[in-house]
Amino acid sequence: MSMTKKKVNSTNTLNEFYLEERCTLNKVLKIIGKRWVSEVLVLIKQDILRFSNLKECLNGISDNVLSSVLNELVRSKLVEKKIFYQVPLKVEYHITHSGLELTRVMHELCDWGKEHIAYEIRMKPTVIK
Amino acid sequence: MSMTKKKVNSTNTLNEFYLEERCTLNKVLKIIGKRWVSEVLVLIKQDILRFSNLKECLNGISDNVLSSVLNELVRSKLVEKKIFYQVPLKVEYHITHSGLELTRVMHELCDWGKEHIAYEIRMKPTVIK
DNA sequence: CTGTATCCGTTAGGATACTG
DNA sequence: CAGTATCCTAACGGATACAG
Repeated sequence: MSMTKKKVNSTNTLNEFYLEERCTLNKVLKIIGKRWVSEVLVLIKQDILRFSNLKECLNGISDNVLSSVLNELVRSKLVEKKIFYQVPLKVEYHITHSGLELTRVMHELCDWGKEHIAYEIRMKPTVIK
Repeated sequence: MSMTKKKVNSTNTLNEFYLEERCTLNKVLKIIGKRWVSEVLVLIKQDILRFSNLKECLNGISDNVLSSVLNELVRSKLVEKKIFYQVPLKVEYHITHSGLELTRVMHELCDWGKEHIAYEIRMKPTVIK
């Protein structure tokens, strides 16, 4: 039975059919749609691996916010946490294969943005220094 | 001067360098990262063009929420609103070229999700019916 | 039919202080 | 150095009633 033959408002065919995709896309956007997440991931990809370095790159982020973002990235397996038990304590965050793949798609999102919204929708720029 | 030769924590070189990209990506995620937005856009792409049809496909969404999502999509020029002044009033939302391009990238996000998180990070599924 | 207005609880995000 | 705990506020998402 072809889907296009069914009346749109008689069933939830489209819903049922695309539920898996909708759900998956929601999960992805739930992760990367939060503030700072994409930026932290990209910085880690660029070998900014440590809490203090990330903090100074992310002008204005609070300790607890950066902490929760990193925890969420680890929990989602986009980055791995490596702890060096020495004095002083040293911790590094490394991007995973999964995370790396994601940054590729994020880069495409960015390209889309540069093409379609860069000069249409203005937001207050993040101030450096 | 090569960027890799500069000390990471001595300057904000990386910030300055990627500020444009960071800002653009944030804009994009700010738009599509909100709840329902991606789903509404995809439904419109699939020719679910009217308020009432969208509402019944998006099991459980409130009137005001759907309304604000649609307004935001129009404001961001991802969809166009077409009003037919007749009785009863009829309105259609059509995806723009820009919106269509975006759904392609969203589809890649979805593919990434299916590959990397579908069976790792479980969320409560949206219940149909 | 296609919305807007209002209210309201939850959550996200940030300032600050403190800890191993 | 690398965080956590606490508190606070603003924004988000949703229920409901009403309007063009």
